[in-house]
Amino acid sequence: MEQAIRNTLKDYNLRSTSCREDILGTFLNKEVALSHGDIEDSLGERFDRVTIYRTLKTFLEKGLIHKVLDDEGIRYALCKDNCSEQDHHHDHIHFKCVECGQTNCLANVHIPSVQLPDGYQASEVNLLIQGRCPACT
Amino acid sequence: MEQAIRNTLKDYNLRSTSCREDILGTFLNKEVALSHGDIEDSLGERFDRVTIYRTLKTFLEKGLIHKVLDDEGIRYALCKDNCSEQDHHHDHIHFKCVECGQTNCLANVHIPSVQLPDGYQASEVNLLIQGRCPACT
DNA sequence: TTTATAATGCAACGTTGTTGCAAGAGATAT
DNA sequence: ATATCTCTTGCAACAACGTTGCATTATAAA
Ligand SMILES: [Mn+2]
Ligand SMILES: [Mn+2]
Ligand SMILES: [Zn+2]
Ligand SMILES: [Zn+2]
Repeated sequence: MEQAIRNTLKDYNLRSTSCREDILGTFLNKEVALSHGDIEDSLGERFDRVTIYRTLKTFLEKGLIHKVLDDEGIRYALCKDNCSEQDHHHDHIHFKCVECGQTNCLANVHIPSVQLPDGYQASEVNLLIQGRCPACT
Repeated sequence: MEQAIRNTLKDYNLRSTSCREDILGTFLNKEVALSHGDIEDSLGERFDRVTIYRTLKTFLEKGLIHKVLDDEGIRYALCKDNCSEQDHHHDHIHFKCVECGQTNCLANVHIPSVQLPDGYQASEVNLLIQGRCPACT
């Protein structure tokens, strides 16, 4: 596991540091979208706030994680389809449970294509559905 | 115009105050989604920051405006289909131009329905498409 | 082991958002 | 027009969130 994380970082051309290992590990453990604050809470005082910001930014740029839009701020989730710096591709929806507050990637639910009016060119699509998750119904 | 704004506020059971009139007027002028900061900039020093926050919150609750999710924060736009406190209903998409930065409601482009896995109950859907607007193509 | 380079912690700062409370303004009835 | 009730505002103080510059430390490769 530890080793798998290290390999992943290497695959993305990132040096292995304990902060990166722990943050990546956190994403792998909890399988929900996490905010900066969530990660900070989860890791305790072990790393500086700034380092967490920078790590998230780095992961984002390298294609290790992607943003998850939310009506109360931005969260992040692991990319599960081998994104890279050049090619971030996502066409799954995000579901936020209004009861338990968790936000997940529904990797199997694809975003339907949308017919835009003339002149609009789409490059990225984000779909958030809010409601109740199976555990809260 | 001034009078129309006053009437709208009355329709939504809101007292007419100059802050509310100005903010509502701002939404009517600029026809794009606005962030708290946009409004603050646009109104200058005339009102306290806190009052703007509270006004947006009130408008949101009463169904005068709705949130527009964005990858760099939350924006707000006028509800154009007579929403109320009880019934906020929106099924149009939002388009953000990566060139000029403007975010708009595309009222005529409806959000396609999505088939969720068993157990998920949807109550609200937000769809943001990013790309280039006609003016920036 | 040395070295080049990248990552981290810290300090300092700016922005964004929240709360309590006293003063002020809007609506309504008199 | 005035008094009264209630809602709204501004202010102050605070908390949360996010950014930058720089000296120190750690990683990876030679
Ligand atoms: Mn996702
Ligand atoms: Mn809209
Ligand atoms: Zn839930
Ligand atoms: Zn544009």
